[in-house]
Amino acid sequence: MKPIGVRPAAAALSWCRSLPHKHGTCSSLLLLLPPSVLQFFSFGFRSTASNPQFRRIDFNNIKKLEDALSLFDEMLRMRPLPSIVQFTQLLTAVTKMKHYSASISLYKQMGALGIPINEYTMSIAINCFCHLSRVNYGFAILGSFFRRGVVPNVATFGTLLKGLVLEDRVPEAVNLFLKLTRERVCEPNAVIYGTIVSGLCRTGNTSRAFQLLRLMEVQGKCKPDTVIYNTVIDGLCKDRMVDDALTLFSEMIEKCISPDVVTYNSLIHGLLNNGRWNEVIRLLREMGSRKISPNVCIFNTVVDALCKQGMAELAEGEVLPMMRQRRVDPDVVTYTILVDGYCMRGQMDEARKFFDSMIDLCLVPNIITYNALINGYCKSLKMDEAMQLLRELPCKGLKRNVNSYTSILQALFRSGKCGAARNLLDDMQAAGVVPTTLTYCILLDGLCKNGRLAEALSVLGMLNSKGIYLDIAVYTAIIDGLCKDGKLESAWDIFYNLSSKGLTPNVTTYTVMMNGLCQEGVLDKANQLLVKMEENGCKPDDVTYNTIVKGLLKRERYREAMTLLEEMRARGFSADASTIEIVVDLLSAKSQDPAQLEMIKRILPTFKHGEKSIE
DNA sequence: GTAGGGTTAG
Repeated sequence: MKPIGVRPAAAALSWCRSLPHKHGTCSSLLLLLPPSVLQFFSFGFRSTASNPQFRRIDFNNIKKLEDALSLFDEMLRMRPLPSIVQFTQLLTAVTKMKHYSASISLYKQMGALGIPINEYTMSIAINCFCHLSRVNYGFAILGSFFRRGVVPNVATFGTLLKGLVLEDRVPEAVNLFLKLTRERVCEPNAVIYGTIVSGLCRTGNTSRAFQLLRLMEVQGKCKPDTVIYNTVIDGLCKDRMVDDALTLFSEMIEKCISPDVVTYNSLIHGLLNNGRWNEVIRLLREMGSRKISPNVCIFNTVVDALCKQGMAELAEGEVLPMMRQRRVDPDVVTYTILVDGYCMRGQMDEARKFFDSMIDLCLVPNIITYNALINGYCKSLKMDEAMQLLRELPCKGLKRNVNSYTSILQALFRSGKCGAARNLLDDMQAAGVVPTTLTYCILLDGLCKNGRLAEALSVLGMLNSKGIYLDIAVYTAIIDGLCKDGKLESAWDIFYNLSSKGLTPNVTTYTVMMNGLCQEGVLDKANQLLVKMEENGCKPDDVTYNTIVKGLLKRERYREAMTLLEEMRARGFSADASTIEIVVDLLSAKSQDPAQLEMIKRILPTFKHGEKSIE
């Protein structure tokens, strides 16, 4: 795609960014002028009378790009030229076929030929740039509105806002939205509000989205509709605030805004994430009484929840027949979830069976389906099968993505094949696939765990020098690697300086650091860290407790170990197998001091029932 | 007459 003028883009963007809040500027005033006045400034385009010949053309019948292009050429040869409306219909047809670049090229030709482009045509061009993730070029077209004296309207701005959101530029979208309202450039409608609300939810600002919903209610000009409620309810569910979502749900019903299948799906999804099956059943019944039929999304949500709880067979045996009975066809997503569900349980034959059966059902596996299967083979360390699938992807017209590579990378490191892993990483980068922080985490952790600490540190240095963002998991892997290599001081140094990197240690980081301290017998420091992590708002988990208890037991500090075991128990954690093993070993040791033996025996009741093998 | 269309599942 050839870039079009960058200057108009910059001008339009700066208009959007830099308007003073209190007073309008010339350009904002320009927007408020009536079209008749603006026409005065516009270029003198040739007037084109509508051509009756083209009234007969059904633009919806255009099926291929070539049809549209030859029709365009034919239209250009007509005298008089067909009307702008007919040209716009043609552009719509091309755009609906998702040939965005072609649509833009036609738009440019129209401009060059002096066809009087209007706000409809220009909005189509903006929309095409947005779909190509080039919203800045969309703003360039906004600039040409001004030059041509065409007045952008709510549809134009709606398209631009959507384009910003698509490029994750939500703060800019919000600013533009605020300016439009403040300067009264256009009256936002439900779509504009919907775009902003969804952008806010998608970027973790659900509370702001909620506020906007409230504002819509208070202002009363554009009342929130089902879609707006759905968006906020879904955002709350994704933030694990299901009860708030349920409250908002009751509220919409009270206000006579009908929930639909999307509302129910978000709520069901949120409830299932918390294992609240009873409430899900209640909602499903309620849907029935409202005559809302569950669609394939709802079923997929249920299938996914079952699979995540290791019940792929139940999903296959119960839910699939139920779907067929209700004439809801399982789709690629359904099958992908089931493939993944069997993969997670290591049932690769079942997973493969499902994958292969998709062809018979005319379902085409996509990259997510392939990645699920690749990941399954990797988890089972069936590397030949995984590599075979990776090779197969381009033949199926699918593009390998970072997930395809990362699964295999992790499995290669787990199998100790560091060389092959590094080669794969090179292949991946050569293919232009950008690593994520997870990729780097797997790389550094893999190197550390395979005794290549020096290499890991050198890669870390290289990544840092390139300014690549690395998350806490990467540093946790490095701290662990250093500790296990006996470099406790270096590990502590990194741990201590995490906050200077803007990173906050999580429960794993603390546990890894404590484990290092315990190994070196620096138990008091480990104990202090246990207190400190809670002060910092990070709750220890069962691994943390087991780590310290084991450290204490190994250094014969039974009394402290016992205190901690009791604390664990009070918090609902239990000793793990390796901790129990240490206690068993201590009990069976021959040369045991009777007083110590007594102490160890007193530890026993702190274990829960069912943790046998102690007797 | 012609444009944008916001929400759910892997």
